[in-house]
Amino acid sequence: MLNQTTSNAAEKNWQDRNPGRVLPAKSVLYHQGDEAAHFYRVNSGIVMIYRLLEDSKRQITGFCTAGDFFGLSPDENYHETAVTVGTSNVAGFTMNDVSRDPELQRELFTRTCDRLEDAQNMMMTLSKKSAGEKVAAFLVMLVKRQKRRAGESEESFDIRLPMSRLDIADYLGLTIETVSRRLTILKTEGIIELPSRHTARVCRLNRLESLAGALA
Amino acid sequence: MLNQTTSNAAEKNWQDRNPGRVLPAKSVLYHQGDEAAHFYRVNSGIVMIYRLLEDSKRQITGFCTAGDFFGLSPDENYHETAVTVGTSNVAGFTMNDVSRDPELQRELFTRTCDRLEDAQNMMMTLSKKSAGEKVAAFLVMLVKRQKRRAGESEESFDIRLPMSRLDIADYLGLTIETVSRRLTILKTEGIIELPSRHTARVCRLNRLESLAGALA
DNA sequence: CGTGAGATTGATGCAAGTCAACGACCGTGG
DNA sequence: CCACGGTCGTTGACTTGCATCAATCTCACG
Repeated sequence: MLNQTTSNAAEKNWQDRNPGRVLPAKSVLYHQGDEAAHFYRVNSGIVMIYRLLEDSKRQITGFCTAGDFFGLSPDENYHETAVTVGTSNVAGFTMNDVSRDPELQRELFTRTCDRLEDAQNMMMTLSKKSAGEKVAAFLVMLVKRQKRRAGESEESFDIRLPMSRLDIADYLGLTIETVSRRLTILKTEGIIELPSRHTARVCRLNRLESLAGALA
Repeated sequence: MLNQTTSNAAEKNWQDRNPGRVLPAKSVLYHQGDEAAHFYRVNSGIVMIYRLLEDSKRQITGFCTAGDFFGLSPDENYHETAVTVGTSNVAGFTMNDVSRDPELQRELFTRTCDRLEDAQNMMMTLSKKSAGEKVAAFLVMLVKRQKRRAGESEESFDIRLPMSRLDIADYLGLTIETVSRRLTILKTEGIIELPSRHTARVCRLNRLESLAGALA
């Protein structure tokens, strides 16, 4: 329905027109409540988007990776906070840039639709999946994302977990304890290994996928 | 950031250009998996959007009311099902219509951003709120939506609940029993009355709002 | 090497799900 | 018009998965 331009030429193109700037880990792009002046695109790295409730409960609404846009606001202020997880390259835009650039406009719209799609899938995950399914699905997502860049086709994958356990918990709607427990269960069953705090090795991807639960 | 055209003139305009067609309750606009040929706008009534998992768990991702767009797909097929809840007027569009009509294009984009916003708020609700908070928040949402049309300023409001208890449950990520129990608790505490299955009278709106839990 | 934040592991409690029975309403047909 | 059947909703008893509370562990950094 929305024919995306996925050619390499187009991808190069958007980066060239706005090379962005490099930010160290944990840089805040904007805070919830700030005046919404720009929106952004991730050129490389990961940016974490979250919302805080008054009682300081936090929901991470997404981890944005290369190509994802974030920071659009329906009104004058941001409704969320954006922070880099690792070192990242991020380009800023204004709505003026968009009106000048039909290509950017198309890209922005399709990406926004994709994010809506993701958000709605996440609604399913958050409300219908068990803790075990959530953690498995999270790991599968990371494999899928990181496979793109590496492009290998083995049966086991080393994936990076640049975010803390608390971040994972706040993304999946769980507690750190539950995330930890589910990870050790997966380790015990030989489905993954945990060489270090921020690395996981998926040994049985298909087992993991089946544990991730039913799909749409 | 996205300056919406909320003038009455503009609203009249979009309806005139595509008057849509009237559908009875429970009409299916499209099924999950169907080829995605059109997208739609609600002119009047309510359209319910949901996703089904293979194991038949269902998540209602939204109740669309006048002005809302739905049925955009990131690829060739719909990822969700759309059904009218009550009698509704719905207009169909294609991406060609969009490229021909800059006004529609703008409207579609801002509405899509709004829906993304809603979806992300819903993620918070689904994962961080208790059953009581969810039900209260749901009722408050209905009051807000239905107040727009009526425009009165009393302290108690009759609201219609055109959807079934199961629909409410699948929207909030609860069971019918829990929804029912929370409603009777609210009734017992004199915050609402339930004159009929599909009507609720909110007596203490501010009490209800405080029960709906913390906001962003 | 310490030291402290982050991660794991264990013991216990509770909110919501599940299972089951009953009640109320609505449309249909006698 | 009312009696009936079936769907939808309510209420109650019980179960359970995850949160909570509380140690302990570990490893990244000075």
